[in-house]
Amino acid sequence: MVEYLRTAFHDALKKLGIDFPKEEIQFEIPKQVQHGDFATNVALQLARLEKSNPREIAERLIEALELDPAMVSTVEPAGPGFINIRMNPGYVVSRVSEILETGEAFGNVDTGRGRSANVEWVSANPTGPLHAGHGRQVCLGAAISNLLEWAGWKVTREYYFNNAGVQMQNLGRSVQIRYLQALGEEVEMEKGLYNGEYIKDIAAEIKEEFGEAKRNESIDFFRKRGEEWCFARIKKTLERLEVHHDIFFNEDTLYKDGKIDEVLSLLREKGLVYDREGAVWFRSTKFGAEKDRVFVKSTGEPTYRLPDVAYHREKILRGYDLVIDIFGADHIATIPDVLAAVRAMDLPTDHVRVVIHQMVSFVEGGETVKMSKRSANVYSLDDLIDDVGADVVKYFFVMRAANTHLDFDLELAREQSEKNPVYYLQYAHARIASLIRFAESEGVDLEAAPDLALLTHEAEITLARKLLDFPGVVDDCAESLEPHRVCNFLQDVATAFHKFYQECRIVTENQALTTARIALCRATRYTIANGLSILGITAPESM
RNA sequence: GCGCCCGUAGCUCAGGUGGAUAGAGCAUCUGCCUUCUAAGCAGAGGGUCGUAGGUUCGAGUCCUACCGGGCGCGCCA
Repeated sequence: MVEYLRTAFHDALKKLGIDFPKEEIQFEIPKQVQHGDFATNVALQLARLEKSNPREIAERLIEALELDPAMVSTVEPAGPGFINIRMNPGYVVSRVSEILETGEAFGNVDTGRGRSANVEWVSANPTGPLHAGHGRQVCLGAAISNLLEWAGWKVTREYYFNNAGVQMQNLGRSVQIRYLQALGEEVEMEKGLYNGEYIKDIAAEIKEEFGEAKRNESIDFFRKRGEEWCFARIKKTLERLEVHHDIFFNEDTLYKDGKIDEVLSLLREKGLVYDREGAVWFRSTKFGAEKDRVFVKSTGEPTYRLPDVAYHREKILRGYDLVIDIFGADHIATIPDVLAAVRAMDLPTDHVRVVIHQMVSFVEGGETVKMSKRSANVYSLDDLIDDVGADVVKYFFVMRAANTHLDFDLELAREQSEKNPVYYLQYAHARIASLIRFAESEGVDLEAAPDLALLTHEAEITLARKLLDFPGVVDDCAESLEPHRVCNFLQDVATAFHKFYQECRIVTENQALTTARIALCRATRYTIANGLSILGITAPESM
């Protein structure tokens, strides 16, 4: 649609002897309905370049335009020099047939052109269950992956499994202590170790299985058991949210395959690492950082940054066209170092995009419940799912822009009523499903070809117009990696539908009109269901 | 102290690459169910878009400085 207008405007400009890049002709959907379906500010932009009156340019431009009157009804200058374009309502409504034809694929766009994308997210340490705050990352990444797929990318979903390093040793030691305590030994839990109740569960399982046989077992055994337990638990939680990864990349393979050493020697060749005080340092200051960073501790163990570099190198070497990292704001500081190191190894990073999301606060009764990772009793993601349900979890975590702090209102989320925005969408879907069932029971032939031209009511046209925006919304959201805009769009669709339902009786004696309105309902249903599927939310047949 | 993010209605937040009279949900108040799902619809009140400058035809949006909040600034991840 916009493309059609853009071409027409470009041709008109050429006729006036004005050379203006086609791609820079902007069309927006005006906030005010009186301003039409589309508006462009080319005349205002040109006023600057041509040094003349924008209003006058607009008028000359309109004169030169050649548009199909079946599609466009009016084009008029407005305000300081906008050009408002109104589509022919009959044309808008006729395009509903495209939605019915594409059905479950409506909303797909092909900007990705089958190129490959890798999305890495969650990547929580396997040192415990996912806590409620992880939910944002989990749901955001899933929605972004889905969006990219809808936009024509071939997506690989990946989880970087941090199963090496000090924290894993701590986990092992924690389990060991709990196990020994369970055997009646006088051992104190040490500072800085994992205190959660789940550690006792792991220890209890070991005791159950081996009795006292592991009394003198090394930490390594307990570490392994702990890792397996945590991994299984994390996967189970992800499963409950229907979040799937194609690749679980184990950090320890970077060691086994010598990738860590490879990176070190590559950097050493370039003189980008040096030894000091028994540690190996990376010259991050060469890349604008305020201080150099330790890559290998004096104990000989790498810090987390080095495997991060090696891991990113691996991902980039795999040759994806787009590499996306999703991180919490608390990890923001490491990104420039990692990318700088990767670039230093002569690898491109232009196609790496990092989505940073801010932290989450859970609010209950006006009080903020702060989550802390290593305290004894954490509110886990499983608890949250039990508490409010998977659909609500997914919606609430994605409905706000990632870049802003999120207040997760537990009371509102728990509310199974009209107050909860999730139900507003689901209710619209269920209402349509019910309507279609009713129409069938009244003997309406759903297969009959609708005469969409019968849809002339303002509420019908507004709804149709809104539905047709969907592919553009998918495209924009995928480009900006901002799934919350899908939520906003779906709210608008539901509002337009409820309004239509309120104003227009759908199943009536008038068969032709009934068929046309049912067609519009079906188009709405596809749009809502498809949008919800991007968010991973179920579209109920009844409520 | 330095870096990144945020500051929009009582509360939580939307506001494509600057555009026309700043929006939604919740909360408060008022109407609408003998008729396809009232988990809905219609309407009312509520704002100096943190503050002060700047850029320009035009700023919630861009720049600068302050103020307020969050997160980082480990040989933790």
